[in-house]
Amino acid sequence: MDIDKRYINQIQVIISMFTIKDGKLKVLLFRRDEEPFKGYWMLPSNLLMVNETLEECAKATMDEYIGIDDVYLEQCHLYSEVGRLPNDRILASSFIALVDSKTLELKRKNREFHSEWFPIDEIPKMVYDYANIVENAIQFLRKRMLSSSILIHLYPSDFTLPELQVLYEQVLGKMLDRRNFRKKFLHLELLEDTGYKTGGHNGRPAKLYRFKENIGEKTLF
Amino acid sequence: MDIDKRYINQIQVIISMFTIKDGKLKVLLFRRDEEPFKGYWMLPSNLLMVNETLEECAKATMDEYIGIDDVYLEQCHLYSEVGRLPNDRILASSFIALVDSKTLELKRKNREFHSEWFPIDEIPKMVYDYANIVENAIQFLRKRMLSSSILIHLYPSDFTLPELQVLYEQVLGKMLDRRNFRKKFLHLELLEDTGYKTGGHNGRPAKLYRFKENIGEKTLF
DNA sequence: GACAAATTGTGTATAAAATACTATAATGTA
DNA sequence: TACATTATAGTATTTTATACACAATTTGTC
Repeated sequence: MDIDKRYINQIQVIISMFTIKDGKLKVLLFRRDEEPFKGYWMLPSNLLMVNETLEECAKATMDEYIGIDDVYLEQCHLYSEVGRLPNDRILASSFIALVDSKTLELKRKNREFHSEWFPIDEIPKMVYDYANIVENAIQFLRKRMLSSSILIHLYPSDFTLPELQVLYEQVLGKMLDRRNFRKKFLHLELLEDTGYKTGGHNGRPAKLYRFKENIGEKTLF
Repeated sequence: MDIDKRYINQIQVIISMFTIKDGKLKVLLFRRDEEPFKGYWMLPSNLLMVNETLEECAKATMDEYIGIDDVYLEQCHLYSEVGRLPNDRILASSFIALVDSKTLELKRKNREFHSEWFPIDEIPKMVYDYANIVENAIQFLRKRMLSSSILIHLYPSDFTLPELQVLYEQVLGKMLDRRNFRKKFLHLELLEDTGYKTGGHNGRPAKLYRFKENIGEKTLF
């Protein structure tokens, strides 16, 4: 098969992976330990092969970097600036990936790189145009979080309403009234009581909830 | 420059171009006049070259097919199914394009194909996976139309409030009260009176409005 | 085991916004 | 002049968002 050289393009899949840790929305970055750009941070990525879809490539990348491949993925943007990388012409297909931190054991299969979870408002210096890509991914996720259905991928396991409220206060950038927040979520009928409660901390224990299976695209805020 | 053959991909830019004609939201399709798929319809498309961005390619495609290249473009989705075309592996980067029908004179520079505007609920049989692509583009546009800023690209020239209402009744799939619709739009302060009125039809002439220059992303419905 | 500290849980009153409905005037065409 | 359509005013009703104070349940300490 001969392809006209003018139309040959390479595509890399780049993944911004999010979770909730310590009540904050965080993204997983990997540190580059060689020159050039030593000490700068990267997003996990891989070149797309001709015999796979973007989603397959993204899953393989997740498996390679963290040993987990059943994550929620959503396409974000395709970057095509001609000079985005210094030497090669490679398009970047940006994805967001969502995982529940409570079920995630970071296996760090790829030990070539040191990885770390960064709060979304504390992104360090990054290689190439990755800072732009991760910033856009964060904005993309912010918007998506204002509809209900995406939440289930961040919270498949149990959580409390105060935890959820803290998350929304971060995303919206303002404080919310506890009673109104509860009223809103419980009236939407997205949650079900697990029957369990938290324990081991100061104060009254909080009820643990989970999202129902088939929640749709309700607007939350 | 040698590129590993496993990573060679071709990308085509595919454009769903929309306008308002006769009070309806329509999309521009081109008819295929040769076998195979004779009589089926297509969206305008082009292969991406290594020295151009997706947006440049999309503009060039618009210029080639209709002789206009200053249209509003927005990225929609990247399709990567391995078998989407029978012979080649070509990714499809889907765009929506918006033009104002009143300023659009369809030059049909590309006379190789017969073109036609189709209402968005009457899409004819289409080649390959184009029916899926145009349907997704329509859904994408529907959602985007519920925020204000995209409207200015469909209506740079003058329009009446009843026209705008008919459009929203299509998008929302339900009838709206005339007085409440007016109240809503005029209170949002998105429009300015041009000072002109319609004429040549039965009934009281309608005021002509246009969108103000810097309208943001207000939610409309 | 009594108490302080911390945290979750709950109801009601008020304001604001969206919707529904009635009515009438204005301005063109045929 | 009859007719069709747009423009304007207003009000009543329903829905939604907001503001706000105290009781309940645990942990930790004396």
